[in-house]
Amino acid sequence: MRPKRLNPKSDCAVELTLSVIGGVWKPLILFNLLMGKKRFMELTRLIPSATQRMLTLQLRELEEDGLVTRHVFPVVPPRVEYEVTDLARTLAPVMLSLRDWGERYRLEQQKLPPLEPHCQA
Amino acid sequence: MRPKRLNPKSDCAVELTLSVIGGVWKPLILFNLLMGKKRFMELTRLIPSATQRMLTLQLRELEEDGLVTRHVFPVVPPRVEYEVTDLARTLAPVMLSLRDWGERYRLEQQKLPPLEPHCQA
DNA sequence: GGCGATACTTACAAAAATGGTAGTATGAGC
DNA sequence: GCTCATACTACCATTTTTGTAAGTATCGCC
Repeated sequence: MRPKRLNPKSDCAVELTLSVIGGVWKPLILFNLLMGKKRFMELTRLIPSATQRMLTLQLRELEEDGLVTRHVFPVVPPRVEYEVTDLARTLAPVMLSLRDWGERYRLEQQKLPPLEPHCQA
Repeated sequence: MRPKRLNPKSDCAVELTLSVIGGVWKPLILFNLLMGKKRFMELTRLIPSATQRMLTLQLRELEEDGLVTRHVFPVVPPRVEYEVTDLARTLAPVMLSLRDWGERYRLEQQKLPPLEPHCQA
């Protein structure tokens, strides 16, 4: 079942967006998938802090929300590829704006040096 | 104590931003405060879905993160005013980008008409 | 023919977030 | 002198989220 953390039916568009990309894992997953399609095991290696369980749960939700597609190859051992949709690609500017503000915040509040311009798992 | 949902020390600037504005209440609080300073009771009336407890907790965190200031007037009954900081004002473009994507998503996925351009509690 | 690899699922448990209720201090108004 | 209003805090219960561990099916490889 869907998490209740953010109400996806909220009248507030900001909340709606956060209900889709909010949380710890979804931004990381989306970032990695925006770099190119990935298999499940690749994602677990790229985002080692996420358990398999969390990855599957989050991927299911991203799929439900129309942000990633899941290609199953009927082979053994199983092979599944995840890819971002066109809709998810429109998230790029949102991610950039979130990232830019985060960088600025880091500088202003924590007096820390900037990091690489991309997200790391 | 701070929620553990998003790690504010993440290397990822996107996560850092979400650790600051993520969640159900913070965007709503920030939106309302961006419209002008508010007293505590005003906020409870503007955001009726939030309990007093949640409001205080979230306001404390926003204060810790340097996004709102708290002015206490030593009178009885107590009077406390909350106001956004300059830093929080730099969040406006982020909020806009989140809002715009949310609107687009609503249209594309849910085939619903757009709402007013501002967030509603 | 036992082992590892993949992409999961399920069951149980711990942790985190939220809700609900009650209490506090005090001045102002009736 | 009783009540109301404000801006909280404290406490406990419930819900939600996350983690841990184990299990599944099948093929290829040694």
